[in-house]
Amino acid sequence: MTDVKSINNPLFLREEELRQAIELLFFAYRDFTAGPDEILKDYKFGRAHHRVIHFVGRNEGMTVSELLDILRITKQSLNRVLSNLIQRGFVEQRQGEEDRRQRCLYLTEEGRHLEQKVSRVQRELVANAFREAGGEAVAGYRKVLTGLIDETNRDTVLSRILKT
Amino acid sequence: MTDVKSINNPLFLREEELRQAIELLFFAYRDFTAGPDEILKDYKFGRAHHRVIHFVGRNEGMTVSELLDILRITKQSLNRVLSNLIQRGFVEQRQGEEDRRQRCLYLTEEGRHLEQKVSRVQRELVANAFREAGGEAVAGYRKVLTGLIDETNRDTVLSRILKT
DNA sequence: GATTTTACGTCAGTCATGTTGACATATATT
DNA sequence: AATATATGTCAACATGACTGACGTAAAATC
Repeated sequence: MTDVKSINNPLFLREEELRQAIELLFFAYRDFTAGPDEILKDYKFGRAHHRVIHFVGRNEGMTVSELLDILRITKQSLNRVLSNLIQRGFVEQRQGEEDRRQRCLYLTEEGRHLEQKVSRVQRELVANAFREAGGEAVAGYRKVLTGLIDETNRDTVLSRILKT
Repeated sequence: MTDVKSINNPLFLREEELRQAIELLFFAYRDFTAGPDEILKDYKFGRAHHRVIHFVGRNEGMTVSELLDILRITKQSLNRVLSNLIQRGFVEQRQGEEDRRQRCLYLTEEGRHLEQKVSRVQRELVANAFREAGGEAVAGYRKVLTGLIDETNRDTVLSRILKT
């Protein structure tokens, strides 16, 4: 394939490399979400429910506005999903102790069970990819993905991810 | 934060690491798609249109069924988006030469222009992340994301990505 | 040459998830 | 007492997915 582009245009290979990296991310993300989607279908939940369960599970007691800030959707969009999860007993709200306007969010036992079940397939997928790729590659994965996060709130996002 | 989990449970750190890797992918993908979304809004196109323009741009002359196979959506879903793009002059169809049932897809000049414009912001984002992370990290990124692709058709997908 | 299969298009209805805009209620803050 | 904030809710709408049914032209097969 020694065509004119790769001979004459030094930027061509770079552009091609970037395009491949973009598609790789597209396909990886597609398959990365396929497992959870499959499981959640049995519960008649969608990806929006998954996100709520995931983030509430990782941040027990978080408020509605914190969740809105992470998901970057409107409160009306969230509310449909959230009230559904509450009604069906996967998430519960408690009034904030300091600020009683706040509704702090928790997974119920059933919610935690679903979170585990869904999270497991995803963790196994990632664990396999990590194992195959090796430790050095994992460090590179982290570096590059970190660099893809919007610079203006990268620190906020990272602290949210890393906070245990 | 030396709590009981990290002392007693050797799997805890690993699970935590995996959960962080999962969130990292979530946030990176969110910000990775934000740029294109912004531009396409001006054209009243959505992410579905973007995907069509992207893949047709990368595979000029591909058939409808090849596109369906990549996108993993129904032909009815595709058709709304595709016929919209054709009507508005961003994509064109030509009858297949060998098999005249096929409709081969091409970007028009206008389509190519939009593809370039949208692709550029995404390539710049990835290029910055690559530059900051360094070549070794990029190799790791590729390895891990490759491992995330569904094993059963990984080879097919990879050959599609790499075919220049 | 007739039949069947394939590639594609299309109509109709539904669902999930996002949006905007308006308004209500309880609690905190000033 | 007035205002701001956190949340909830109603209504209308857009996008992009889905299923199911049916049509048409061209290729493949019997």
